[in-house]
Amino acid sequence: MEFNFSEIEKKWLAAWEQNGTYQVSNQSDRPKYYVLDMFPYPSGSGLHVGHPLGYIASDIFARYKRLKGFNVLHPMGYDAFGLPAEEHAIRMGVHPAISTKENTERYREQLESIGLSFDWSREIRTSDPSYHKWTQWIFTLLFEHYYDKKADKAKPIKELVAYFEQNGNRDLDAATTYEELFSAEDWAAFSRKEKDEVLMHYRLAFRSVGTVNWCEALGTVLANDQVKNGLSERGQHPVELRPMTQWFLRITAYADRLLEGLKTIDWTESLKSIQRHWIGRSEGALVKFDLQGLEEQLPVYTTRPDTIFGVTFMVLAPEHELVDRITTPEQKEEVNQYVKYVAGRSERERNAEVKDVTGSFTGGYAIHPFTKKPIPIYISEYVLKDYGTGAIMAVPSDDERDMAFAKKFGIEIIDVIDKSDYPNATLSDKVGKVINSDFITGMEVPDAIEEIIKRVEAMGIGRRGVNYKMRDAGFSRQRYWGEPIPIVYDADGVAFSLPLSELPLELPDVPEFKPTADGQSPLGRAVDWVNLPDGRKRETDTMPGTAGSAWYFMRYTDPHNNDAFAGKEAIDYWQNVDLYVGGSEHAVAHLMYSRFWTKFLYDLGYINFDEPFKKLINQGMIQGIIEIAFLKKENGKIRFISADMVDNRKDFSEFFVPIEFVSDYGKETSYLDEEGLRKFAAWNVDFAKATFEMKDGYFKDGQFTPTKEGGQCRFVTHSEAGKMSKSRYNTINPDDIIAEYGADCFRMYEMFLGPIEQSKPWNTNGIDGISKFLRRFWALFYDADGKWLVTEDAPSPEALKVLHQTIKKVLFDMERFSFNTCVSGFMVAVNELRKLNCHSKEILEDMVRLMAPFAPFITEELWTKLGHEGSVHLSSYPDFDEKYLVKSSIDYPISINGKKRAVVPFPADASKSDIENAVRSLEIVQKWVGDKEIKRLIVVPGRMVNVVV
RNA sequence: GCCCGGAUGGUGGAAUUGGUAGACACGCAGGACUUAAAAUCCUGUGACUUCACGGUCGUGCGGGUUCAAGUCCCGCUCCGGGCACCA
Repeated sequence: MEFNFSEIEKKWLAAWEQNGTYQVSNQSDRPKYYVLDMFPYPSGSGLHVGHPLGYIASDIFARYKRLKGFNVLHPMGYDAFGLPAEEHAIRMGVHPAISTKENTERYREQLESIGLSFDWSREIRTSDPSYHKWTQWIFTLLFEHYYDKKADKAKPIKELVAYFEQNGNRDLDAATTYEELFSAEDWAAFSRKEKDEVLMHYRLAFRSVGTVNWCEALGTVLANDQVKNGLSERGQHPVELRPMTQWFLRITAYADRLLEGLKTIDWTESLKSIQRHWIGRSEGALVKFDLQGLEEQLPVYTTRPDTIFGVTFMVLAPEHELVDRITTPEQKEEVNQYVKYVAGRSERERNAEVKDVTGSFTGGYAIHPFTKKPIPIYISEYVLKDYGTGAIMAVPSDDERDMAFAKKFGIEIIDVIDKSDYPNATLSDKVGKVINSDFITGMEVPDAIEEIIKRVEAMGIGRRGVNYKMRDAGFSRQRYWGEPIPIVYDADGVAFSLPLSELPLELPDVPEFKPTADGQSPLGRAVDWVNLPDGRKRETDTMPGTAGSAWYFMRYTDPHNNDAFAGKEAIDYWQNVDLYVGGSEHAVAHLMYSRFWTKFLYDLGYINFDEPFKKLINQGMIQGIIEIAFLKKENGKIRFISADMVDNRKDFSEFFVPIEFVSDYGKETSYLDEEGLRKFAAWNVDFAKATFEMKDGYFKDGQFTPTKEGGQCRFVTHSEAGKMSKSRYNTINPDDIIAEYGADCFRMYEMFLGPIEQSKPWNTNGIDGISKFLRRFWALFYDADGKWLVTEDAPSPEALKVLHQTIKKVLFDMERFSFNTCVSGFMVAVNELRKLNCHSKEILEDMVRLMAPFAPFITEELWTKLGHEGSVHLSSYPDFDEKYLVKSSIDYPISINGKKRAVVPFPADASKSDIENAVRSLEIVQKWVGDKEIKRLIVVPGRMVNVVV
């Protein structure tokens, strides 16, 4: 009987669904194991072959754990809110809910066809009101809590208000941006609006002014990566930075815990280091400088208080609120111009300018706290408003940027650190001996840092300070297709969160999905929805994509619960994710927010774990091959030139060729034949009249004309590895591969491509090998005429050895997520069993169970044929027995001076001295030793022998 | 510039963590079956050298440690990813 995969796959997909084979219960005696994939955004183009790589790996592991006796939660869902659906809506007028639904259904079909063992009864969509109800609920909790640094956890705002009523904000240690002190009486005297403003500085979800990339022409706010050189990527319109009141999440309150938590989780070192850098914790001091002629002081943050005697100027961020007051009338003009110049530059540009420092003198002076000398104050774009205090004490001798600035503006440079004892130290290393620095001269840098901090604390002008690069997270989007922020404002503009009873707050229907003229989100168009009957108004911003994905893994534990984000029992049972698989492009955004929300919900006692993902594997990207055709436009005519005739590609324009037209796709020699050229020319109207020049002739108007006798029509295309995407016309659809080779083959092939974390270009060069392997495996059970070959005979010792070796290898490889080597292990086993002519049921049954996680369809079919009632996927995983692995003799490689010269078998129990003596008398050894003498003879039992001459 | 990864046959990749480099697969070559082809099966396949037995070289480059290095150490080159006036 032939191995007919399409029939088998269809049959078992239906059976698994009907039997609920992969449904998992929240009640079990088995230990739990939670395997999760980063859920996809369901785009209109469906899955390509790159997506399933991680899904297949995690599915194999989930199936493996299930067979190993765990109760495995392995769900899937969709990150269904997002920009592409909204842009599609703006262009095509289709409601995002409709296109999203269509796309998710297509994804579901594709995912099922791969044979992934998801419990589809737990499927979620972040855009479903039943789901986003709880996203909104968590937002209201963030709004109703502040961060108590003493208790090191989130606490209710109510408690904060009670504290204010008693004590004002004296002796309060909370995460806040509020600077002033107030008493209980002050608090009582504050208006409702003033109280609201004060509390906003404490809430974990709060409103504040942030700058956004505003594009007037598009009438919308753009993300950083949609802006290039100050112009919108789409349409090339000018983009300006505009201050806008926005919602933020106070993630910085959790900075330390997010940093510390990294120590407890099993992620790749690179991922952890990305997060560490993102958090960017630094230790230093806050020092306040007096200002000449002003009451106020200027606070600066520095990691190098020891260099304070080297300060020769100060620099403020151009947006710093003190700039206006410091600037003298004479400098006003220049400063205003500079501020204006900086405002016109995007954050990217400001950061990209490294060589050429710019700035402007304000005319104002600060007073050095120790020397009492006046220090000129400048503004410059290299100081960022949002980092530290937005102002620095500049030490040109010990900081490259300060140095460049001082040189440009002719400012004095005082050497304060002598690094001659540390020849390898760089400028930024905190080592050296302090010089030219009054009372700290002669100290080592670390001691000097301590001494200055002690002094400024004693003088009451400073304190030790910790600073983070990480900023509070902008949480507002002026978009339609996201969770509405569940906030209403009363007539005074005081914000209130909606109670749970009023959630979910669903998206209103809007006449148009574009933003309003004044920059409000499209929700602003739903006038009746925004304006409540009692005069209150709704917030019109929506949440970003990271909101729904920050907690989705919890929802899978109890996806249909309408009374809680997840039932207490369910979430306590499943807890956090044991294995999380996804791309490293989510290193900061998604993974950081998820960790933050988890810690917050932990603080509130809703969950009993404070990290979402215990182990995380980054799957590599599967790249596509981009096929490029070179062309020239002359007098409005298009000439395509075959790539093998192109010397310098810079002389030509380039065009992506849809890969389905290309022969020998992915190879250097890839080309368009006559048929391909016809299709390509017909595909784009501009090309219908084009000429295609190649070595043997030319192609025009659907006709090939050879210029050489017997010339072949081969228009060579240039092949290049790159991202797989719709716009490059190079996506490869898993459906086609599955139709041709079957899902088992597709699964195994993706694994066989190499280690899971590695990126690699997609090609089907080796897929035949897997296909052959599966047919050979099948052939152990059925011969070509469909005769059942499996016997009840006792297996031979050789066959047992092959089986148990394979089990051992596969178990070992599974535990280290080395799926590619598992596949070669199976191949070796099948090759061996074939040679041994083994058809023993005992052996084959174990092989079926062993391979079940990789090839779920063929194994299920054979399992039934072997006479089993239940599913192989609910059976158990085989284990190996060392007794079958004992070798009677071991082949020892014999090396002479480290070079292998022979392989000699010795009994497995041969003693070291037995082997030594035997080796000495070996002919080959004699030959190599010759008339020299053996200096040393090393025998590593069970491994090898090395003779040193 | 800084911080992480990586580099092994024609190709994808293996190597039990210092112990037979190149498993497995693709590709290629030769052969069997066939009227022929496909499919299938068998054999060979790192390079150089040799009629052959064999020998020499060989894991990006240059050093080192060791009886023994793809694996450890030092110094580079190239490729991929992340961060980048962060005070």
